[in-house]
Amino acid sequence: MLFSEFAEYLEKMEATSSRLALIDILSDLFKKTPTSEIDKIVYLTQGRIAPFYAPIEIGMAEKSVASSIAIAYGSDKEKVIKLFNKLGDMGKAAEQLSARGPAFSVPPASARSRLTELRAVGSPSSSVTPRSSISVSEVFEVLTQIAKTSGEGTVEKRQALLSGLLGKLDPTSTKHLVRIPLGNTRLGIGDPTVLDALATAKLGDKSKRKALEGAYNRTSDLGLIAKTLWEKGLSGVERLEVRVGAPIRSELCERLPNAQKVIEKMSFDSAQDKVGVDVQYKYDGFRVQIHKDNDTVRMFSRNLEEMTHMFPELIKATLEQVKADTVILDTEALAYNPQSEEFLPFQETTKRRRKYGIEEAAAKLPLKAFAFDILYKNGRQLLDEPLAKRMEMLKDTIRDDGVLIRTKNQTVTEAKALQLLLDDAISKGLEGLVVKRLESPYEAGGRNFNWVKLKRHSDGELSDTIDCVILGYITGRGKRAEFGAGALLVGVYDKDKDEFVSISRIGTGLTDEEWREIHKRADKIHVDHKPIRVNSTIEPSVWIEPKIVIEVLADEITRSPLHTAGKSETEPGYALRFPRLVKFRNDKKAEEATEVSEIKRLYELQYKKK
DNA sequence: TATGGCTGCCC
DNA sequence: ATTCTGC
DNA sequence: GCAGAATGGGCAGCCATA
Repeated sequence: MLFSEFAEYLEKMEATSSRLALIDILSDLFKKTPTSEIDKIVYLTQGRIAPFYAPIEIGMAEKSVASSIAIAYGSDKEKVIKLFNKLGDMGKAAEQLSARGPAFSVPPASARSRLTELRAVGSPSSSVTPRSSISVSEVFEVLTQIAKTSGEGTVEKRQALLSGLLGKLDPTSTKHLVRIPLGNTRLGIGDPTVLDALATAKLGDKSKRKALEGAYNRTSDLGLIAKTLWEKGLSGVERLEVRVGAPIRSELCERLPNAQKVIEKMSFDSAQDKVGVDVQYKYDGFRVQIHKDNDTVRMFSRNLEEMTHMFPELIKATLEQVKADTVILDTEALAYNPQSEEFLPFQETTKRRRKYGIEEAAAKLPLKAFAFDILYKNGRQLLDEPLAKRMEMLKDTIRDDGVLIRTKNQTVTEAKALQLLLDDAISKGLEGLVVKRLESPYEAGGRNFNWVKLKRHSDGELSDTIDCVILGYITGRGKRAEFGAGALLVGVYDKDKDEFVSISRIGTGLTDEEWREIHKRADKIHVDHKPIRVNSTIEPSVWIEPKIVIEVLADEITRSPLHTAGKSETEPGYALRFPRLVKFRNDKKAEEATEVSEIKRLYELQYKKK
């Protein structure tokens, strides 16, 4: 298929918001797609060239794509970025420049030298390729080349490869091509829609989506599902099984604000009889899916990236403590202090996610891994077993005497008891609780009310909100482009220095209407340069006078290498983890915002056990 | 050799 | 991660 | 309620450049 034809389908989808209509368009595209290209088309519609878990990354984002566009159309990077900021979409920027740019016929020399290389890779014909006659497979091949490039000269080579492609495509195609390296197709299409469309294209309607979805959850590779469906039909897809050593999509949690809501929502079975729910502590580390195949152990992150080499102690613990030949465990790993036995904050744990210096890091930041589910044991997949059964099997599978620890769980029926457990978790300095339906299977890839997290700050009843002053705004992308603002730079008040210091950007918590309003209000007090009383190393798109106060909720205060709140020559600043706006404080003056001293106090307080 | 820009991926 | 919105 | 698209802080790694 020609890339330009592919782009026409994407163009139609971009203009469509109804999911049913999107499924129709996408399935029409799939119907036209031959077996040789179906997996590629599936990856490309998702702004990828490989499944999530493959260690293949295009390695180009905003800045280098902007450079490529500049090279292709004889502009410069700054101009492209400026246009991008105005339009909120790099694809649209490319489309505009390509439509009026001078450069289709004569790409700059730097790009031209690469074009011959591309042709050698992409197509056997050596004749001049007319504009827009490039196939999807050729584009895919070049993107793969870009991903494979490494070592000295990488940046230039990648930009040359991409600009080479851009120079050979029509404006609509460039718009959609450019969005692929950015991993953001903005089409309103996610995994579920692709599954519906695959089912519709090949099996007549979407009634068989569940079967495809199950196979996707077991294999985590949407391209593989499509290719198998095209080659071997539905029965081939159904034969795709869980493999030890290949990651399974993680089940995720929904959220509810308090214990009462959790009980109301979860403690009834399918016959509406009152039943207990399973409750576990929620640890603030990262998800590790552990696969043991006899002597071989592999590990994967929540997003299925390979993490095996990062945690030698988990490999050792798995081999020592797991009483089964083959097994897949779902765990949460976090660093702790062996002297005090206390768990360390996420900022410390995350230093274990590394490629080099593994042994040193392991010595400094030893891990514990809490196993909370078992998905496979001795040749049998357990996804369809109810949680209660899996928890029992987990008990029989792990020797609980080392780095690997079975997560303690208990059954609760009343909101009061659940609240007590939440208080208990908080007093231990943990993140909160995870509540699960005992009869639920492991719904890989699903985020639904079978698993619910109950966090410390969910209900906002704790007065951990902070009053911040808006220092400026950052222009938005996608639909936020039209609102004028997509994020806010906010700060707190440093009374000693009488200045406002940055503590976070805020990108959520406002309705569309509020974004429009705040943009209007901000523009009325915009200034050309950073105000004298503002101290920030982060530059927003537009500075404003520090006057508007907002109430901000966050889960945690962290030490920040970037923000200036509390920062000195020797000390890092403070920042907010998971910041969101809760309301406007039009009753407050800027100087009445939270003070840095108060931020410091809250920071110290949060690690003290209550 | 040190630093900083950029990117990808954790939460 | 959190939050909002169209369907 | 699902699905998707906006957006957050901050870490390590790669590459370019001073």
